[in-house]
Amino acid sequence: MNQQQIRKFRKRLIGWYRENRRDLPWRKTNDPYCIWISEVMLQQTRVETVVPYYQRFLQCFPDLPSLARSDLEAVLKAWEGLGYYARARNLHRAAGIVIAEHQGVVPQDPDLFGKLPGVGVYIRAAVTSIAFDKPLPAVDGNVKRVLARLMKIGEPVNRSSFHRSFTAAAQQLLDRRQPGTYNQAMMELGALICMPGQPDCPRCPVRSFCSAFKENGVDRYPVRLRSEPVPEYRIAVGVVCRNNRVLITRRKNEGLLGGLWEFPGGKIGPREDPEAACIREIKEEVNLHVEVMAHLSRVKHAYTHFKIVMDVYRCRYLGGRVKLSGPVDYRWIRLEEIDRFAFPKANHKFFPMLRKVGCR
DNA sequence: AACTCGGGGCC
DNA sequence: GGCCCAGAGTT
Repeated sequence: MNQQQIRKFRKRLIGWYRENRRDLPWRKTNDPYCIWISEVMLQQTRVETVVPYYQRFLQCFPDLPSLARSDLEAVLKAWEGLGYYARARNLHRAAGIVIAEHQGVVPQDPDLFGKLPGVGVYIRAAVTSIAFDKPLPAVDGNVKRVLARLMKIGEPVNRSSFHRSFTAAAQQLLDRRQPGTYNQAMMELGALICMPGQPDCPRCPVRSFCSAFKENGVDRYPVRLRSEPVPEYRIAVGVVCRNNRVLITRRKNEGLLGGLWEFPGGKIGPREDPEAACIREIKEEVNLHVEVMAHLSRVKHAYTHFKIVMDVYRCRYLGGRVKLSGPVDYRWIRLEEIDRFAFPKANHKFFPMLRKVGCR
């Protein structure tokens, strides 16, 4: 595309966007804090999933100072079920930094904003373009797919090493006079028209500019490398009952499900009996001696890089004093209190059965 | 440059 | 059961 075509392209795209954009909650505000929250939640997560979380989160933490003041526990509870919990931890940390080092005001300078934890290349571009009209191209999964078709870019979209080809194309098309609107228009096009599976080319406002469409080859783009098959692990988990209370432990703040609460347990060895593994894991993690009373539930769950089959056992406390090895905290709680803590989805899957059976 | 990090909705 | 989503941090 030459410069004149690029100008027409932007005009078509933005005209279409003004008429067809979805009425999303974060499009009703100019508050950089709110836009920031939305972009972090939308990372690797669909719009429909985010909407209720976004609204609840802003009720709990209506502005940046309220987020900075709150406990990480409360933030994780608001984030519970959304996944990628480092996003919540980084957001909470970033809010503290904005208070301490930026007088409580979200920095407009992309270089400063981009230094905050959890703010990478994409979120820096998205937030500063939408909230502050900074001319940076926001290149997410949607935009890469649109660009791959538009310019017939044959490099795989799911390899970070090829990210540069897409940002170069995006830089060239960006409307520097209204970068926020342009960026959202590209993403909206990817979400509503230029979808992954069956793009709706007949309704596409920019199909006359699309190289892949012209050659009848939209289905050949984007190119994507196949991902490895994921391993499956067997997990044994114990609900330890004592005096009408159950034992929960908190994971360390780093790594998988960092900061969340869970029922103690762990991997079952290659030829290990699941009940024995349950008893062993509880001994190793919290130093308690327990016996298995009954099998409570079997849960299947998929993570990004592996999947698990988890057997859950009701256990009876026999002896010992809690000494943590792995977990960083623990509580003996009544089942009625369980909703106060943030748990991973895999734990939630057996909660209904646990409530039914109780803990005695 | 490769690996880690959730969950859900759709096919 | 696999795909893919408004990606970032770590190593």
